[in-house]
Amino acid sequence: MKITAQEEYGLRCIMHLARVPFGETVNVRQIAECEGLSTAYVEKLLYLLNRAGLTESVRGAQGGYRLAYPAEQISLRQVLEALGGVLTADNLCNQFSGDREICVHHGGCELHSVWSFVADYLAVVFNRITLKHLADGEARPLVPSFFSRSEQTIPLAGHQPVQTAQTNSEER
Amino acid sequence: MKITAQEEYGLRCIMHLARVPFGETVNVRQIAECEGLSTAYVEKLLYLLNRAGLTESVRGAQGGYRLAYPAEQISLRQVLEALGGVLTADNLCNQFSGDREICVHHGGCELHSVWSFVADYLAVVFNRITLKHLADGEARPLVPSFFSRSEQTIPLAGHQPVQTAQTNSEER
DNA sequence: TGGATACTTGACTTTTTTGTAAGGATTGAG
DNA sequence: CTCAATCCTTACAAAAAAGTCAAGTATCCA
Repeated sequence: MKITAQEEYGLRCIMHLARVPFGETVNVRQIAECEGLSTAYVEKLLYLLNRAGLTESVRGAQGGYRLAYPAEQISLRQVLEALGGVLTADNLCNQFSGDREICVHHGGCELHSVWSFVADYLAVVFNRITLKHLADGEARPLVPSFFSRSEQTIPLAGHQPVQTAQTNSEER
Repeated sequence: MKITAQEEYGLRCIMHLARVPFGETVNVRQIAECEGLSTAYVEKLLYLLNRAGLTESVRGAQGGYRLAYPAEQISLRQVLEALGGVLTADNLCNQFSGDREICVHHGGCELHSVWSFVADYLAVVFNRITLKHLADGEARPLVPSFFSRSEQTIPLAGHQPVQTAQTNSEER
């Protein structure tokens, strides 16, 4: 389980935009310099973000890129999605099917439920974290508070008297 | 953010071992056949698991592989670690440092706290899930129960009582 | 003892991901 | 109008990961 370079660097680029006043543009060269990346690479990353509609570009002299929406309206999930796709459990059994057409565990895959669990959790978390949270550093102090309560809420350890009649989709 | 092929397939291989009575061996060919993988690949994956001490091998005729410990004593985390390393936030800023020696955000990286958050959570979850849970399918019904309670426990949302209302940033 | 079975390991090939290059298109300034 | 600044897009090269191969070594059992 890993974070790809494209996700990490792309996120840094859009964070760079999130840190300037909304509406102001920043050009590729500035971002590349500040983030320690090549201009060619930054261009490519911004191309991906732009294509996803998260940023806008202004061409010509004095041009550059800026966020398409205020930072508090862009979620981490949208950014990661634009940069290479989010982990979704449904695709895993298709993606990793060995040399068969479909997953050998089709219909009774033990792993699917675990990846669902993980992927759904991440989707919720990433949906709620916005670029503004990140820019303001608000994520940091929240980590410990999560852990102090998590001991009672992480499911697998304890019981399972649960009804499954819930839908857990969370869209913006 | 993605799960690597090695993790997915390696996990399936060790799950195969977890499903037979403890102490019994299964040979590579059987696993490869059931899981739809090449024997060469299964050999490599089991080599990794073996090296990490999670499995034992028995050579010679009627030999094969078996778990080194009962399935309830082997965590998902141990398996993933053996198969390619778990996401740890501390290494991310080193791994992705651009063309500089160290991360350009050294000392004030907004992303670090998020990846810490994610990585720490996953570590806890993966530590608690054992191969026995997986083999018994216990993970499945627990997913909804997580979501029913998670709404109160996911930190980033509830922590800020909408203080962004006053900032009337001009619309573009 | 010797052949059959099966694990062991490093090198090799293929595929995917990263990152670079290059030329094109659009805009604004003078 | 012209030109330079800047974005846009595709193609390609380099690096890393995935997966295969093959030549081992160890063990069992007749």
